[in-house]
Amino acid sequence: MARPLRKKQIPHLQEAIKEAAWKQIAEFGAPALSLRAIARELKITAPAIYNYFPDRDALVTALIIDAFTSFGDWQIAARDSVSEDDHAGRMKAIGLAYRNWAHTFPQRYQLIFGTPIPGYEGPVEKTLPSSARSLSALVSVVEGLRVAGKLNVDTFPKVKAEYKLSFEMWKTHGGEADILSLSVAMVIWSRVHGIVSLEIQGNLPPFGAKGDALYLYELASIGRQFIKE
Amino acid sequence: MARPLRKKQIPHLQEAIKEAAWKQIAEFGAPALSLRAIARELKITAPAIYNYFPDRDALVTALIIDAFTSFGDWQIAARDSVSEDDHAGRMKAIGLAYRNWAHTFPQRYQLIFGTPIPGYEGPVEKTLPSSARSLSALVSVVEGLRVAGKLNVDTFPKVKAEYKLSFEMWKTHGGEADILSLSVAMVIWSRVHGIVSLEIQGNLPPFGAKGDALYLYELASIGRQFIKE
DNA sequence: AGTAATAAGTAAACACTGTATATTTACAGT
DNA sequence: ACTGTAAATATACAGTGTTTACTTATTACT
Repeated sequence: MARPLRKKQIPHLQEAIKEAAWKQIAEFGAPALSLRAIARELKITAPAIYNYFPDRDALVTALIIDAFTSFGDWQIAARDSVSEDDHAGRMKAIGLAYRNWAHTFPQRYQLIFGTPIPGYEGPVEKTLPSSARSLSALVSVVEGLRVAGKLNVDTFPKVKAEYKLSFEMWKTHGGEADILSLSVAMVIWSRVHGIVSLEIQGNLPPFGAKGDALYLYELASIGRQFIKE
Repeated sequence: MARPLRKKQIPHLQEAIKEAAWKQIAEFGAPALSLRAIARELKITAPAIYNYFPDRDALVTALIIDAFTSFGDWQIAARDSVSEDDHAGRMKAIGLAYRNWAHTFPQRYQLIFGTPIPGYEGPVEKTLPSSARSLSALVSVVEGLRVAGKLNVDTFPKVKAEYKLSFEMWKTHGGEADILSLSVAMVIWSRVHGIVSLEIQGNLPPFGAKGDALYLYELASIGRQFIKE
């Protein structure tokens, strides 16, 4: 039996493979992801997967892109739930959505920002569009602050010209924004990522800290530091 | 030949195994760590390693403890290179040492704060002493600020009583400190970790940001926010 | 309608991995 | 000299990603 009847086949096998992969990642964690285990669950043989993904890394890349897209959706939706002129409100909404997504899908967060897949080296050129979009909500709000003259960057370091190249790359995927706004967004991003990643990885609890209050405090700190008035 | 002559044996095999492991981690990354590859390099067979470590996870745990210890040494040395009354200077010195260590040993940083080993679940009770010590330098400086009345915590959230239990655990390994100091240290830690981890993981470059200037800016931000005067 | 081409699966095998078990043997203590 | 233990090897098992060869359902073309 080399090929089953059309009727017995799984309709959208490519999607079914990714779904099974997410299911396994949610249950056993990203490092335990196994093509053979996916095949077992779908009742096919492992090499059949190679008809849809050239290798395991390609599957992981597809998962990462999907995760970034979902991550971006949440933040963009959060931003758009607050009126455009309320910059501080939009900023806070994005911050809350950021942590919310990470806590809802901790394994996806680790998959994106950790490197929990043995031997996997992410091809940046493939993931950049979706990862840039996942940050575009924050960047757009910072840029909005800058245009409105409400961005406090008195002591912010000058951005050097040497990075303009990758900045151009950003523009095509993340939207128009001044390079200053982009850099400020990076710093803000690093702050929320700092807390969230320590939380997700379980590094905070043993030291008696809990994320909730500290995270709100950090969001407030960001507002005080970067928003004028 | 079941057991080679004493003279032909490797003297401190336990240490040699760890060294070979670090060498491989530095070269191929933590996820590629393989007992058989270590054995090949030491010209022994893989099961021989089981005489020194009950399983691969135990080896990884030993590596993590060593890394934490080295990490802590750097920060404590940096702190003690500045006079005790110069709180801001000590804080900055620790911050620079933190990033310095991470950039000198990026794979060790990932090993500690990521989860790049497939299937590895770190036993917190074993790694806590060394990980607590690696943060003790920062905590001691924050505590010094508090005692000197120079810690700015006007808007800092109240620490809830429910975490006092793990706080007690901290004390025995990380040194005496007020729970407020510990929480402030956590926030500071999350900020430096945010930038450093994004740098190490290679998530900043594609967006045109470089760590140097941003990191110094963040250290300055921390000083402005938490140190009075 | 008949036939060739392609697509989508299976089967078997290869080179890895961590680990368990049994066996061998060097060495220390009595 | 004998015994017991410690430290290694040899072998084997189950798991992994991946490659190759093969089979056959479906599609396209004449």
